[in-house]
Amino acid sequence: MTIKAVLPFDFELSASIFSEGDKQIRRYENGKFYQVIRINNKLVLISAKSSGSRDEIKLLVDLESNEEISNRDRKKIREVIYTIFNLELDLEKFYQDVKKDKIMSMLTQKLRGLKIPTTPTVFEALVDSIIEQQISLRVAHSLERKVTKTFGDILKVDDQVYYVFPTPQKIASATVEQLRECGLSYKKAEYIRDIAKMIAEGTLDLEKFKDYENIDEIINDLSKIRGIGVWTAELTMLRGMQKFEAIPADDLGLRRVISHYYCNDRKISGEEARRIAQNWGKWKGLAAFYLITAERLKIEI
DNA sequence: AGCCAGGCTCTCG
DNA sequence: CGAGAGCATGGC
Repeated sequence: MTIKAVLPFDFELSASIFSEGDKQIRRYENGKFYQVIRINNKLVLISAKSSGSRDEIKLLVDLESNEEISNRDRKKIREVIYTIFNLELDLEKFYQDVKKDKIMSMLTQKLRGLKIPTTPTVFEALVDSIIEQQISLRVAHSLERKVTKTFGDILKVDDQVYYVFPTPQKIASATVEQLRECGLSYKKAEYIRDIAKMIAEGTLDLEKFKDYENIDEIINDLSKIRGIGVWTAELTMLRGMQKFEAIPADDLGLRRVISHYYCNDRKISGEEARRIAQNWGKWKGLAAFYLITAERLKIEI
């Protein structure tokens, strides 16, 4: 399967974020990306590498599964890969819109072609965001890994074991105690199980929020759910709904990074962070991702 | 050792 | 109502 990306796109740079973390969940090694996705209730391992020249970049994708893959499945797989790497996102528009911000403009030149990843489902983005509330990312990632390995399904390919993120149904049928054994607090275990239950029962549809034009409406609706505040809603939109305008400006880490590039590392409030983010127009969250990546790669102005 | 880490809810006064 | 406690685990 080959998939064309909207340029500019730097696959190596964009996928490098996956080179850390649990290799049984996502892997990026020697220019190749691996992840198991669930398509029409079948597990499929995708492995993708880039090929092409300056004016055309394609992803070459191999598929492995224990089940027959239909044309209908292939269509869906293609869509999910588009989503994971945001292949249709036109970064040039972002770069144009932030040109007046000298700092961001410089970073976009250094990180040209960096696309932000999106989770295959909104549910996954939401669960991870809840887990990441308040605790350090290091701890959070360890808990996320345990949740995926405890409740996620397994696909074995060539002696390699891969885990896929659990379905809402699987978590809905788990007990709070089982979730707590993954290291979650009692409250977080409840939030996550309750949300999973609502989805399983059909009273909550997270995917529909992708169609909402107005992100404030999404924040408003999501905030009614126990365990979700503004920060969680914003992070979920950015990671799981392709809402690149959403920015979790109250985020401690993000405030630190914004301050690093814009305020000489002085402590800034969420309000100040939002003010600076005004420069980034409808790309606030994407710009935030660029800042975080810039810091990770130790890029200095 | 103890305190803080990409928040949120619940409970007091 | 606004402030404050409590929560989970890992790292410093």
